[in-house]
Amino acid sequence: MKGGMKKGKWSKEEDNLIKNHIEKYGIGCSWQGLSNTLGLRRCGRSCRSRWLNYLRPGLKHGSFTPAEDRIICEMYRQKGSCWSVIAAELPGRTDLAIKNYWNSTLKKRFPRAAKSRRRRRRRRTGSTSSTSSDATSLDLGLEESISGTARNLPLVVCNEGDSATATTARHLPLVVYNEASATAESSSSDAGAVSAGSPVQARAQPPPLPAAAANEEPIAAVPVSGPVKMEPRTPPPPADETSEEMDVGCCPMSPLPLGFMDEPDLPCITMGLPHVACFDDIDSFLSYFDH
DNA sequence: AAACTGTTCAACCGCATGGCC
DNA sequence: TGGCCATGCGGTTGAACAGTT
Repeated sequence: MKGGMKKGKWSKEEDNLIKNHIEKYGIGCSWQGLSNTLGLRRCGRSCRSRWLNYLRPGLKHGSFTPAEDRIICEMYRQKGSCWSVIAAELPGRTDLAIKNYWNSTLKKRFPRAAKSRRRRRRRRTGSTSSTSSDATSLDLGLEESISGTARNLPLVVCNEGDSATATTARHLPLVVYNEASATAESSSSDAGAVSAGSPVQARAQPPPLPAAAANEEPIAAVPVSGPVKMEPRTPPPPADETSEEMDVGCCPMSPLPLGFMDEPDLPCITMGLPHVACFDDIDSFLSYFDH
């Protein structure tokens, strides 16, 4: 224990002390000051971490949904391991939770993405030339490859009942329906453009669902207009260690990469979303909407 | 039932940054 | 301008738990 500071797991009593104090008085001058005030004998950053990642109201502690998987993968592809940026797109999720989820689960599904991204990983070395510029330049390429159609399509995540949670993720054409609510709501990346609970925008109809899917995870779908390419699904190319692209295939009828559709524990998704045309990477998936 | 292995997640650590003096 | 301090962020670690043999 350094300098008499306590370390290790937090007790319920400590949690309650912090929670009650912040709810009543706020954080105050500093986290260290808060720790001293409460007599916690914890370092300030430890208190901050505990509050931000566990005690803060509005946090979601449950497992990640396929829609969230999709957002994380796409954001990781765009931004790399900027977990705080990714977390900003997933209300209720912390950067820590997302980072853990990626490292423990998603990274294994997309080893190529993890490898290529790791090579890009910016390291804050003090050199301005290395700060996020590498990722940004790559991101610009992606930005420009996405025309307005796909870029501005909304992302909606509808939870059970009518307490739909509308969240946003720029560039992500995604609508998630939930049979229980029997509604689809829309939002855009522009703050406040459409608030949760606003009248439904009939942008798309949910695909027909098998009865068994009704009580399962939210179903995902993407509205598609215009001609639909009817192509047999081609297997992804062999893993290329030098590729900068994520090893994710996509289908325009689903916001989920094909890797997810192959997931054996997501039968409702694979059953509800037929493969109409398939793509081996997200770029071609997104550019599909340009035509 | 016990030992072993794999997975998950919370906490910690180091580094960078920004504000203040 | 430079030093100090608090905070933010991403990487790593290790304990707890779950699954397997």
